[in-house]
Amino acid sequence: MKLRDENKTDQIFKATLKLVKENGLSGITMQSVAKEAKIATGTLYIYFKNKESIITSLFDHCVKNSATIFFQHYDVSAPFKVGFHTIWSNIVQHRISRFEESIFIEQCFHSPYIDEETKTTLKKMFEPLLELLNRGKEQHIIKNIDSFWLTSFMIGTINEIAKRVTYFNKRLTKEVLDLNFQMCWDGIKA
Amino acid sequence: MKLRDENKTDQIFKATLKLVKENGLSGITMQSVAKEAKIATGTLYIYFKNKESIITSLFDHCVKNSATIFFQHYDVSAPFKVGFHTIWSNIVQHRISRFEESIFIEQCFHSPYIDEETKTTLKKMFEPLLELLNRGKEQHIIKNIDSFWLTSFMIGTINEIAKRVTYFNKRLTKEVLDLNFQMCWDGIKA
Amino acid sequence: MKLRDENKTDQIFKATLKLVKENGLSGITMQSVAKEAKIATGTLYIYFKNKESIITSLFDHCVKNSATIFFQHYDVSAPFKVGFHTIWSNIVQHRISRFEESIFIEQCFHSPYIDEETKTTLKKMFEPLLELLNRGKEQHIIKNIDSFWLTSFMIGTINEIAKRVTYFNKRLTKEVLDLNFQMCWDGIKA
Amino acid sequence: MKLRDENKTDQIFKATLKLVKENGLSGITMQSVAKEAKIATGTLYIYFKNKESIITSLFDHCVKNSATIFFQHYDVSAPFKVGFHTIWSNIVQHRISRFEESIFIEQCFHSPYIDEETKTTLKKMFEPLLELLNRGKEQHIIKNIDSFWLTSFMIGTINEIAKRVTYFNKRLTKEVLDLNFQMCWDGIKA
DNA sequence: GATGAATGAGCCTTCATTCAT
DNA sequence: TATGAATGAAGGCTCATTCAT
Repeated sequence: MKLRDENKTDQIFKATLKLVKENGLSGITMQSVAKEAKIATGTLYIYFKNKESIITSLFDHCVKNSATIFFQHYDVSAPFKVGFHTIWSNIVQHRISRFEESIFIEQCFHSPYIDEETKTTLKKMFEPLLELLNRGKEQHIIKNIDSFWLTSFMIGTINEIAKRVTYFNKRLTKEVLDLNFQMCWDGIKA
Repeated sequence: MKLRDENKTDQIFKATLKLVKENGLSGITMQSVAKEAKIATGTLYIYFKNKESIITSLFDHCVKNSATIFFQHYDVSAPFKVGFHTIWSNIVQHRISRFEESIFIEQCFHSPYIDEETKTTLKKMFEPLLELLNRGKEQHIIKNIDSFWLTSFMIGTINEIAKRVTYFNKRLTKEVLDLNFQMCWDGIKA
Repeated sequence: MKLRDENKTDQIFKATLKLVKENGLSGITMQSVAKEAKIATGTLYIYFKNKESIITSLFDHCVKNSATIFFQHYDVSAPFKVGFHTIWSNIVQHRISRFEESIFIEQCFHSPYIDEETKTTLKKMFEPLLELLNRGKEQHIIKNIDSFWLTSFMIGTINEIAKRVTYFNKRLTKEVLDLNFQMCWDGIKA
Repeated sequence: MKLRDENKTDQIFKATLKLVKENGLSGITMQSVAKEAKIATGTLYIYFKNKESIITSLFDHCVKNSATIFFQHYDVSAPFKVGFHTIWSNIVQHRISRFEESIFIEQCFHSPYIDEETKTTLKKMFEPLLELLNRGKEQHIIKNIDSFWLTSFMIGTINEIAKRVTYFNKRLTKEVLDLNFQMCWDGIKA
């Protein structure tokens, strides 16, 4: 008996991300996903119930994935600025190296595929960052602003960096990284 | 004989924006656009050659529109910070009040509808801002960083503000606005 | 504006009946129905919501149709045997001239298309016959048997006549008709 | 090495009959047959060449089966009425106890699976009955009508009895049986 | 110009059949 | 032999576009 090839799921995810990047969510067809993943269309339905399922599963996969990357090497006991820099770098690296995932998630947000519930659970994955920011405020290192706006500021700058690096083919040298971190840091510091 | 009703173009644009916000680019069909615009499907083809034409025309319309709004009330001869604040406020206001347009443009970027050429012409509309930033740098008011990254920083924060105001139904009080401008300003100032 | 062509429904019904006769319910595809009805597949969906709708609508159409035919020229005040003969003849004629409909209804019975409710409402259309049979029993003209079995007997013989006439290409002469009616009559008469 | 398990053919036949009863010929898929028969889809192709083969084999199986049942306990030398009653009872019992087979055969008749040739060979299995009827006519016990219509009459009533017993969940008591036989007998007797 | 019925290519999905294990 | 994953042709249905009114 031929066993279910578990890394087919990955092929399908990769194919989907690539196609969404190139043509948007509207551009993906089961046919094109299958072709890109080098399998038959029917095979897609062995691994996923339907098109929606591919998209929502991939969405979940991306979200879970990023959550772990965002906080890798992050040491809660390290000084505020060190911790903040770690997370900031992680997110920047993630957004750029997995830019396709960001596009995919963004496109999903305004699609019928992702429901309200899923959207709100997304917020939870930033909790460690929120705790860090609270510490920074207590220690009067950063501005005493609602963390909602602090994270908005931080994420906004990062997203745009990722976009520009990708769209304009910029190399993200250490210098550029430092520059951008500096602006972000100056923006939030007390 | 009734003249080509210029009002209808607007209805079509509005319908398209609404539908893209609700269902993404993938979600719009000529039928749904017609229904939302309260006209017949055939009528769409009197005003636009085809579906692609609706999307690219709307894209152009949005871009041109924002270009004028971004720099309204902007006085080239005013002090740097005043000018910067004017533009910053304009963009924030625009992004929020016409959030649907932002979503639309974002979705278009990763669709087969917008070609590379169109994307690059987008950059041109920020030229007055670039000139202002150059002045700021000359006057040592802001950091001496490539304007590419300065605008990235500025636009990134604004985009995220708009998203959050919309998605989380936040009211944008003067206080919140000031807060956010302060962060942006601290980030870029020398 | 092109108006909805109301006799397209009929074309679709006719095409469906023909195809079900030739290939069974399993054999009909939307493509084949459209082709037989000489319209495009998409057009089917203007007149019917989906395949199921074609089938259930046709089912209803057939049932309603037969109900009127079964009792045409039937005079409630006529003598029992005359009335019974009228109805018997009507049903025979109907089953033969519209044999396709009979096949269709029979096939529907064992398909996922027709629900239990629909099946039971079918019984109602025989009520005038039931009343006639009651009169016959009261007048001691026919056997005093539950009408359920009397109608079973009557309908059973008729169905088989129709099948045989059709499958074996028999001509239904007056003689053959009389012969068959005689057997039916002898079977139920007291 | 395990031998070709003849039992599996039966499982497949049973599964097919059940599914045809529930969903019609259109409703059966190789997947559903395999599942119902509790085997793998691939296994179906060890026992049968393809889907058509399952259906035609089952058709043959049903026909052969009924042929033997129809004439069991039938004594050619018994008086006419006794012989006729035996056959009549056998067919009734068969039609009811194996109602699924009747549905299956009926559905096959209007499907692409059964060819004209197969249909006509069906007639042959009634030959002993035809001989009996000839005897009945010679002995002036029954009407001198073409046996084609005599069998039509007999089979028609039986089929309808079977349908009604099944669809309306009627219990077939000795009384009901006698009643129905009486009608049939009165119908054909001279 | 305006309408919406009509069209048919193309999408999602199913399913008969094959094949590797 | 038995399994069920894999295949891809074909079915139901949608939708961009055309056309008759």
